[in-house]
Amino acid sequence: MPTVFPLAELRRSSAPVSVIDTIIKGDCVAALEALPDNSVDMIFADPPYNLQLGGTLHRPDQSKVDAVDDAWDQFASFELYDAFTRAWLLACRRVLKPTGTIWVIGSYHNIFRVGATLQDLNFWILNDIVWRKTNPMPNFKGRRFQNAHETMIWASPDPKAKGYTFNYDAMKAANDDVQMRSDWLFPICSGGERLKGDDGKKVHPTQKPEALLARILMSSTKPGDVVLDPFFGSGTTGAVAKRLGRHFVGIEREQDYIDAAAARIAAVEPLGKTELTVMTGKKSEPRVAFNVLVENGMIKPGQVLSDAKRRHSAIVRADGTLTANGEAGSIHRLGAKVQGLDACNGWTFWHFDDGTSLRPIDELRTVVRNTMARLD
Amino acid sequence: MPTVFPLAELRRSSAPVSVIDTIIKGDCVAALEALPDNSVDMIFADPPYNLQLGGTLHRPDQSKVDAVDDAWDQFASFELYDAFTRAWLLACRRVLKPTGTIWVIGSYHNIFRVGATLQDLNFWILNDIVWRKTNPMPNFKGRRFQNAHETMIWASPDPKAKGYTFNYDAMKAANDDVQMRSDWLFPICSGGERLKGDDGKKVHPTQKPEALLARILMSSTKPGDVVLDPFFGSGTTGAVAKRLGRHFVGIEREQDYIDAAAARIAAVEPLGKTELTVMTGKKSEPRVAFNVLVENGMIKPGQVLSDAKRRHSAIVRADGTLTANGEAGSIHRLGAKVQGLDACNGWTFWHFDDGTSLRPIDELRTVVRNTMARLD
DNA sequence: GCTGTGTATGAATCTTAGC
DNA sequence: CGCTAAGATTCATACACAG
Repeated sequence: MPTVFPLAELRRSSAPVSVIDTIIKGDCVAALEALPDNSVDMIFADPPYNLQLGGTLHRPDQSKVDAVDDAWDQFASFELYDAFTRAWLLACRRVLKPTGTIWVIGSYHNIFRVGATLQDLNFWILNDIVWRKTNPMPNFKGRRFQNAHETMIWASPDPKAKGYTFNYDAMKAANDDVQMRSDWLFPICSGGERLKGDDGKKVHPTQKPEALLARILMSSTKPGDVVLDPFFGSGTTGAVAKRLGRHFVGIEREQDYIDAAAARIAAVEPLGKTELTVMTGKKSEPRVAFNVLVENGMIKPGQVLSDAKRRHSAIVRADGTLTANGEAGSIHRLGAKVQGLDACNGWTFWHFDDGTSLRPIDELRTVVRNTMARLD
Repeated sequence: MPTVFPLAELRRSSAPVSVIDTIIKGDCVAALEALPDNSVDMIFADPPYNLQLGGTLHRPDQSKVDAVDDAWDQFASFELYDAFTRAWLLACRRVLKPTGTIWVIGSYHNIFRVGATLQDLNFWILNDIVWRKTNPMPNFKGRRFQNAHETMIWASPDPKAKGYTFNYDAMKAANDDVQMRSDWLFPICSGGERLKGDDGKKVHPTQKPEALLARILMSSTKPGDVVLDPFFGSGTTGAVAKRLGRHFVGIEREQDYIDAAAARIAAVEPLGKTELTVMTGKKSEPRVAFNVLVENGMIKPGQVLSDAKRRHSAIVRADGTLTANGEAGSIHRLGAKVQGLDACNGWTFWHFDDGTSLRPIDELRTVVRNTMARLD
C-alpha cells in the first residue's frame, strides 16, 4: 500500500522525506512547492476541464446523463481558470528536470487555454496528441458532431531543452514498424477496469484508461524514472507506473480518491524486465462510409448507380446520400426502400458503370480500405 | 472568372458594391471592415500558423524539405500573433450573422492561441474537429510522434446564439447512418488537385484539400449561403462553394494567389439542384397537431391507444387530448405521465390497433404530411 | 455452456417555436 | 425577454438474465 503524506507533515519535516511512490494529500500547487527542484522525469496532468454545462441532459429514452458537475470542476471565469493553470504549470516546471517533459490532457473546453498558457510560460510543445475514443458518448440532441476525442499536449520545459526521452524505436516497433502517429485509438475506461464504490457507482467521474497512460509512459520515460501526477484522482498514473517499473508521485486533495488509488496501486504487480512491451492501441477493420467515396471523387454527385440487373437506379447527391423516385436516404436505406425490404447492404446492392460493365461500389471501398489499412 | 476588387476601390465606392462571389484584394482586417454587418452565413479561416522553424530541415537522403517560410507566416512574438488574431476575429464577428458559424484551422503552433482568443472574445465553441491525414509528412528526425493531424475549431459568435445550421441528418446518412464524429480522415492535397505554377512548383504552401472544405460546407451551410474566407490563398473555399451552390467572398493580399484562385474558380462547374439536396429529419418537417388526425377521422374519439407493448393505454377525447387513470393531457404530456417521466414523444410512444398489429400514430402523421405536401 | 435480448452508461459546454 | 409546450434525439460496451 503506498504511503500517504499529509502535506502539513511533509512541510514540517526537517530531513528530506522521500515522496517517491507516495500520494501527497493536499492542494496541488502547495504540494508541488514542497518538492525539490529538478526532481521528476515526467509529469502527467489531467486538470479540471472547466465544463460549463447548462441543465440536465437526457438520453432519447429519457434516462439522465450523469454529468461531471463536481465542485472541483467549477471556475467562475476564464481569468480564474487561467490563473489556476499558470500557477500549477509554473510549480510543475520547477520540479521538472530540464530533460523532462510534461503531458496535459483536456477537451476543447480547456485545452486551448492550457496550450496557450504553456506557450506563454515558455514551454516548448513537442506534439499535440489526439485520443480518439472507440466508444464515445453520442450527441443526444443531434446539434453538433459527436465529441469523439480528447487532446493531449506533450511539451518540454524550455525551447532549448535537449535530451528529453522519446523511445522512437519502441513506438515504431509497436506500430507495425511505421512511425507512431499523433492520433491514437483507445476505448474509454469501463468494465472491470473502472473503479466502483461499495454502492456500485464509479469512484471518479473521469478515470482514464490504463492503456492510454501505458503508451504515454512507454513513449516518454525510462524504467526507474519518476512520474508526477498533480491531479492524481483514482491513481491511473500510479498504477501504470508501478506496473511498468516507473516510480510515481501523486498529489490529490480528496480522501475518497486517495483511498481508492492507494488500494488499487497496492494490488498492481510490476512486470518483469522482459515483459515491458509497449501496449498497442485498438486495431479494427476500418469502417468506410459511402460518403468517403464521394468526398474522394471516386463517385461523383449526379452519378447514377443501379443494381446488378439495372432494375433499380438512383442518383448520388453531394452529401453522400442517394435519391430515387422522390425518396432519399443512405445507400442502405434507399436500397431497402426501392426493393420494398426492411434492410439492404448498399455496398453489394448498388453498382456503378465503369464504362465496360457494372461493378459493385464495394470494390471502391476495398480500394479505400487498402490505403487506410494502417490507420485503424 | 470571379471579379477581383482592389480594396481601395471598394472603399471609394459610394454605392453598395456587391462583393458576392468576388475576391477582395487587400489586408484581411481592412477588407473585413469594408463589409456590412451580419452579412455572411459562415466563415472559414486558414490563418498563418506562425510556424517557428529553426534552420533548414533535411530528409534522411539529405534533400531539403520545402518548409513554410513565407514572410506572411512570421510573427515576432506570441503577443503580436495574439493581437493579429484578435483583430481579424473581431472583424469577422461583426460581418457574421448571429445564426452564422466560424471555422478556423490550425496546428499546435497556433491553434491553442486561436482557441483561447475565440473564447476570450465570447465566441462559443461547438466542436473541435481533428483532420487526420492519411498521408502526413514523416517526422524525419525521429524525435517526436509523426504530426499526422490538424485541428479545426467550429464556433458560433455568441454562447446564446441559436439557429445555426448543422445538417445533422445529412452527416449521419453520409456516415453509414451513424453520427458523424469529431475526427475526420482525408488525404492531404496533392496530385492533380494541387495547383502548380508554370515552373511546376506548388502555387501555395498550405493548399487545403477540397474534400475537407466540402464536408465543412455540407455540414454547416445551406445552398445559397454566403461563405467568407479571410485568408483566401489558392481559393479552395471559393472553388468548393461554387461547386456546392454556395456563394463566396474571398480576401487575399497576394496577387499571385488571387490570379491562381480566380482561374481555378472559373473552371468549376456547379452541381445541380438534385445533387445538392441533403437529407433532413423530422425537425425540418411541418408540425402537425394530433387533433388534425381526430378531425380527419383517422383517429376517433373514444378510441384506445397504447404503447408498443400494451403496458399503458389511454382513450382519445374529442378535443385531441388523451385520458388515462383519471389524468389527461396532450399525447406527449400523458405519455410522460403514465411512464413517470419528464418528457415523451407521444407520436412514437402511442400506437393504434389497425386490426392486425399495433402501429405508431406517427405513421398517420406521415400520411397527413404527404397530403399537405401535395397541396403546395 | 452458449446465444440472444434487454438494460445501463460514459469529461456533454446538446431544441425551438410561439406567446 | 421569459415562459410554456411541442416534440426530437444515441453509439459502443458491459452485464444480467432468459431460453
